[in-house]
Amino acid sequence: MKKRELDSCPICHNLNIDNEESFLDDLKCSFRYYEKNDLIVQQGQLCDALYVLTSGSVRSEMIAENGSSTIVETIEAPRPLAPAFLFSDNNHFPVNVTALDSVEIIVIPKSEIMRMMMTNPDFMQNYLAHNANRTQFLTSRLQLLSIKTIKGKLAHYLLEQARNTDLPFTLSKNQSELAELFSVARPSLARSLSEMVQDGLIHINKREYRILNLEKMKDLLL
Amino acid sequence: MKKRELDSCPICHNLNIDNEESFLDDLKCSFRYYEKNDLIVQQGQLCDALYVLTSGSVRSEMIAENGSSTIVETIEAPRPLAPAFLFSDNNHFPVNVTALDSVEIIVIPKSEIMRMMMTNPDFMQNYLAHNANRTQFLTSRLQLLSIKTIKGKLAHYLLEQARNTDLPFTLSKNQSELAELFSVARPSLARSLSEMVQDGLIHINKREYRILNLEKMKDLLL
DNA sequence: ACGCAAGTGTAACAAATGTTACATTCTAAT
DNA sequence: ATTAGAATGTAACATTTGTTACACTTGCGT
Repeated sequence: MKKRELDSCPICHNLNIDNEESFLDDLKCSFRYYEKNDLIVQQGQLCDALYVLTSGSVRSEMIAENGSSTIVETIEAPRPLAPAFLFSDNNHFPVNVTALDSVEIIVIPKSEIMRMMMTNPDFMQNYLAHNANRTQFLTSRLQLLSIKTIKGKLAHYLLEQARNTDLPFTLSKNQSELAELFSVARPSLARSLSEMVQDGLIHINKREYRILNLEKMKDLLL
Repeated sequence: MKKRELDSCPICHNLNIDNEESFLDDLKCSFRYYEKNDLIVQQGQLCDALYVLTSGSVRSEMIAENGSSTIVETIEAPRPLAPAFLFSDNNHFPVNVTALDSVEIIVIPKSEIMRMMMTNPDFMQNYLAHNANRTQFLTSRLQLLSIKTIKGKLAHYLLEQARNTDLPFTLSKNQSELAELFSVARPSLARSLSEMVQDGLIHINKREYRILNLEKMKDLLL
């Protein structure tokens, strides 16, 4: 096992050097390679090993009963795939994963992951931290989606970006991407934005935003 | 440290007896007691120890900037509080936690948790499994909330309850509770239900439901 | 039996959002 | 500088959902 293959992975970086050499050397794992559109993981498949995406990118999607698919997210290397489900009571993949381009994946058996955690505190901490960060991500997504109005979601998002100040800031997303993040239609989002501008809540110039009325923005969170 | 105090906790049960005796004996931890309405954890507070709720129940809520609060959930003993955030990069509590009645909480330092995991594979597995189950719960909530129409949410929920069969089944929730779960208004939910009955999709008698047309129900998930 | 509270069904109207379509502006490649 | 394509602004209309109000049923305790 080569060090460089894993050291950029969020759960394998920053390991203590001494330990790293030893446990990477005798790590039992296998490599798998896929081409674009190959099916990597099928929904319902048993999850008894950790899949680490080391090269390429994949698409992870839920498949509804009727065959319609809803894209969940695009994952880029390096990142582990569904590291939480490896230890869940219902340890089956909840999603289909397909290759978006040429993909390399390292498959590490659950027993090896257990051993690595028992022998290397840094690795254990990384693994736990990664799952914890994932939980925080899901929690904040849930919080955002549970806001019902578009203006409310915008207020939540913009206040977060502005860090509760009235200083100008630049968004990395365009309207379409914002609409997708909020699960709303693009024209509806544009309408809400222009109303908020008309009402003097915010100022927009291209992708540079500025909150003009912090009070009223916070009122939208109700 | 008494065995019984923790053995009903989801992350401490089913431990190997030999190990359990030893590591519970010299576990460094402290006990805290609260009365109804006491503030147990404040949002933003550093999270450097695991809080295990061993007796009583608590309310965990997000506090918005403007002071309006949105209830997140009620937690009943025995359960750890936010075990994921202990290891996250931003290890601050995202919620306020207040006592709903008389509460006993065991506080275990992060270092102790680390030690327990390193020395006891069962404990580590429990901890990981608990976090993984939590992730699955959040994922399914997210999936449900990302369905936009009320009928779609109902179809998703009822198909899940019916396990994709046309057999009758009984719900444990009334309309108001369902509406809250879906984050919609109660009369709107009732309207959707009665339309689905009129359209011959389902049959309702009190809390007993039955899916009459599986095909059309699945079409609603689009 | 009675009364009360919770749960449910439903209607009229208001508000929010989606849909579609098109004009305008911006951006980047040539 | 020109131009194609992306991004944005906006309007008209359809659809969905929320709001409010009230009647009706159900279950339960007195």
